[in-house]
Amino acid sequence: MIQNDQLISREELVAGARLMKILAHPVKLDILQLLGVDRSMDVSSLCKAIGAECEISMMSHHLAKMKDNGVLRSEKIGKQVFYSVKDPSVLSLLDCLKKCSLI
Amino acid sequence: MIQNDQLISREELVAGARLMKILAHPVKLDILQLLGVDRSMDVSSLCKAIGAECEISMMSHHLAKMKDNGVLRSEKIGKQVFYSVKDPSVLSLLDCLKKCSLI
DNA sequence: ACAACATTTGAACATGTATTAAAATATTGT
DNA sequence: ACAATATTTTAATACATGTTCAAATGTTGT
Repeated sequence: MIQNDQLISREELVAGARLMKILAHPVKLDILQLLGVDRSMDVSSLCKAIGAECEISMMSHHLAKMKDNGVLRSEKIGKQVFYSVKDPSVLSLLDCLKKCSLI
Repeated sequence: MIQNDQLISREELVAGARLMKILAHPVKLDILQLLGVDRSMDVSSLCKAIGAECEISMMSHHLAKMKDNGVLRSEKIGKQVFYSVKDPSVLSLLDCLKKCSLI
């Protein structure tokens, strides 16, 4: 429970809302949990892991957005690009969501 | 850290993304933390607490959306409508955000 | 019934986001 | 240099969202 003396500042709320907006997509959340397990995956593998509804171009868009916003990092090895979670603290949002009775 | 054997299902990811989308707004996050502290506030008080950039009509829109999606509940007392957090488990998302190094 | 207040609703507009497809880039092996 | 593979980029479109304003609703006290 949030205490009165430790309110989140306006700037933090703005940044937090921005982060939530970026991650508020089923595929992006799935990317996070897959990378949380496997630590590092290339684009095609991620696409396959996520399933039928995943076009490789869309996956690339998702990954780019997450990378541009500091959530992921990437490393090119040969023809493949491997993505991993740059900041593992965002993974706790997944746990949080899971425990949340609204989902 | 998320374990391999307790992955969040597709439906849960969709529901979680939907919830995040609903809450991914600085004012909505602020509403949550204000109600987390005060437990119940009327629309005008919330508006004042949030500050200058808050129009009462916008506040009403935000509150309606949060209520329609099961995050808040409301109770009319006289001319005023008091809102409170229906499901306190969403408050943990705020803690999570705060601890997240990206914000 | 009327005036004052609190909140909601609806419409309009602008802005932002998701999705798709095609073309472009980069890398490897031949 | 060329073909095959992996990924990114760009542009187009559709769709959703945030914001604002004016009007409507509901409540209380006179």
